[in-house]
Amino acid sequence: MQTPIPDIVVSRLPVYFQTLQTMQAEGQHTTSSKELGEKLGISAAQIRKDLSQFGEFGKQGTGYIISFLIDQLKTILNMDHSWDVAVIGAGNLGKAIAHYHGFAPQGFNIKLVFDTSPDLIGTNIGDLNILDIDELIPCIKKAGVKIAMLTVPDAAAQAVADELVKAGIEGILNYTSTPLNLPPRVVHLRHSDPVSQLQHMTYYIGKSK
Amino acid sequence: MQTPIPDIVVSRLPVYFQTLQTMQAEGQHTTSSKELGEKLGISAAQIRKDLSQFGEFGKQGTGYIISFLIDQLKTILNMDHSWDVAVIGAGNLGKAIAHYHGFAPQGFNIKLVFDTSPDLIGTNIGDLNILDIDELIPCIKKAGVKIAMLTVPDAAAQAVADELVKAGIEGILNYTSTPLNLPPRVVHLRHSDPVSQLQHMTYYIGKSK
DNA sequence: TTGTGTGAATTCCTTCACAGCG
DNA sequence: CGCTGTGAAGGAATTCACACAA
Repeated sequence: MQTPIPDIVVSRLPVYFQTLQTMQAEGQHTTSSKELGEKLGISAAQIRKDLSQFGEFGKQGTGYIISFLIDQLKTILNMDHSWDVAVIGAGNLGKAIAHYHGFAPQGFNIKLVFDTSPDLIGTNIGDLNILDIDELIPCIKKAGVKIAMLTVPDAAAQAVADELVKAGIEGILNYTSTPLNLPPRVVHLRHSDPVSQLQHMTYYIGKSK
Repeated sequence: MQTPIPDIVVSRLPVYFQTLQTMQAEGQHTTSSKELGEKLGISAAQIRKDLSQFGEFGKQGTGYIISFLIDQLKTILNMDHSWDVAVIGAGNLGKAIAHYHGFAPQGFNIKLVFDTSPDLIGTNIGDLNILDIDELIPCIKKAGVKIAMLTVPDAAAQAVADELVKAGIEGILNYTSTPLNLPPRVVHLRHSDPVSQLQHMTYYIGKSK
């Protein structure tokens, strides 16, 4: 860890990790950089380079033992324990996230849900009680939650994000279309606005017409 | 368009586009690469380089006229007309997307929603009728929809994606964690799995502890 | 043999720095 | 002046190609 690992390498690890888990679930025991690469549309050399940043996980002539590589990636990604997550905004998207059953098996537990609307506060989503966003800071501090998913209306995004920082949140997955301005050493941000992603595609789709 | 524009440049355009729209909504008329860059945490030179790939949109000494630049980006991103979108999978996430009111104002109209479940087929989400996924190909062909958002369970993702290709879909926004294997010249793919994005963050959050 | 890990080569991306225009 | 657009420089990321281990 002398030279920090490039972020672009880190961004590929979850993809490797999930693909390996699928392979394992299908009963496979070993794989190679070539096979993984073909599945993912990535060159074999790149996969080897990426993994070699963290250690020597493969065996020459054989490839990688899937269960071992999964364990290594689990440690690298800090997924060897589960994480509590707060959902901020119980609109359509926030509700969907809170209901979604795909997080828990992957080690992410939705622990807190917040909203501003008096109609929603106090009501339940599954077994989660929707909390008043005014209580955001004490609730998050008390629960020790480090990760938030932000699904509030655009206009509120920056203000709520500032609150999250004060509450000690360390990672924000931003589903709004507002680019957040936050202290970069304190919070890790990821922007995941669906409209941007659709527009990225329409650029290419229009071209091919 | 002699040399194709790098994808990494294209990926930044929607962010510029949306930020400019926000500035415009706030009554601002001009901006500079410096100001935009500071808002987005991107260097001014990069913004100028990116935009210069498509033409000369600025005025020396003045900067950019926001309304003009928005129009240019609208054309570049093919957002000068609206797009119809199909949502495949009416589970929690699919329902949320279908209900979400942020797409239409940005030119994306949810036109079709599909699911497999007999309990859902025929019921309504807002004014949209949930269709049988067995009817996917004819319905999409008939409606001429080019973009799909994929929110089916992981296990079904590849098979449904293959159907989408047969139906003539040209862009898939993939919310499953399955990396899709599709003919690259035919379909434009974007992977947006929330679990991967959370794992990308946990890498860094763990480190700083 | 097969397939890893890795220096070297290459390609790609970003930043620099400045000419030139309004 | 102030700020764009852009060659040139510098830095990163990817691919190549091969030594070497199982």
